[in-house]
Amino acid sequence: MTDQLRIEKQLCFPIYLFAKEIINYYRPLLKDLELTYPQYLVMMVLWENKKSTVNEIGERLSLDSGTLTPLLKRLEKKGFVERQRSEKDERVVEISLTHCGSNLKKAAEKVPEQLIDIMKVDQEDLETLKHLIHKVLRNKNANELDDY
Amino acid sequence: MTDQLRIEKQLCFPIYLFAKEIINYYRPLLKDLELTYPQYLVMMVLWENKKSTVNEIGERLSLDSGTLTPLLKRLEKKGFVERQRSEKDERVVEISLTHCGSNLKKAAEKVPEQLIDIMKVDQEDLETLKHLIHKVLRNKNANELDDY
DNA sequence: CAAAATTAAATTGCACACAACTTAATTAGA
DNA sequence: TCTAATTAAGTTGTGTGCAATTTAATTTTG
Repeated sequence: MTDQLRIEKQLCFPIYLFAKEIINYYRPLLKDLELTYPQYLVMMVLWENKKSTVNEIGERLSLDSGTLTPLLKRLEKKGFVERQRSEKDERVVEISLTHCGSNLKKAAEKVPEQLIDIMKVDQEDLETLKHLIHKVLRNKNANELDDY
Repeated sequence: MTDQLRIEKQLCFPIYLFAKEIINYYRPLLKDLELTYPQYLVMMVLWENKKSTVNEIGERLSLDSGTLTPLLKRLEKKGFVERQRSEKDERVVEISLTHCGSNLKKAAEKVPEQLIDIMKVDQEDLETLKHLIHKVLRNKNANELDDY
């Protein structure tokens, strides 16, 4: 009974640990690009879309303005993005890539394979893991909708 | 080629997201106990061991003194733990549970099942996920040892 | 035994992450 | 239409998480 509280029994601790560990593997690779992991996520959104609002980025990455506003200011300071108020709706801030930010994509394309080299995990296990997490997240969302 | 950088293709984003999401599910449950998730992890270590050094807790949870020292001071302030220098080795700080911290275990024992109720994920999927992450972490460690 | 190396915590500084709140702009509705 | 509700970002405050450094104590070694 009481050993339900043992860390090993818990479902979340390994995931919490694994997430931290992955980010630690990214750190040295991203340092070369002058990016942190969350900044890298934002850049990936922009490399896909060229231009996004703070809201859109937040929805995509599950981050709120309290996290994104200062993060985007840091990316602006580094010269990777531009922030400017929408003319149509003054509440909205549009984030777009600078030349420098666009060019960074080339270097970033090498990151995924570098990561796999460094992490030394079985590629097949990772694929299975990814599918399973997708499934769990998808099912969870579906179950939540049942409440309404 | 270039779509290797799409967020969906990456292995890490779902894990990063899932880890955050789990902690968000814990938040309201742990708020009743006046604990954050990392504080809850530390308390779990102590509920198992009664007394640990900062180092031991850090090894168990993969956290360094830069994270633990202020966290433990907050737990001390809440009256859940006591911190005192070892007499044998003055460098070491021993962390032990107060009465209040020990008593908190009863309430904490309800957390795991509450979490499962709230999260609405398939129990079987979670078990598979846990096993797989354990396997990946274990293999990774084994592979790293090969380097020496 | 004394200097050098190692070790354990603490400190400093930076960057998330999120709750709660504020401000300004837009939309909805009586 | 004009006020009330909603929305988008920003701000403030707290708590991690980690790199880099510091301080003090203990070991190791010459």
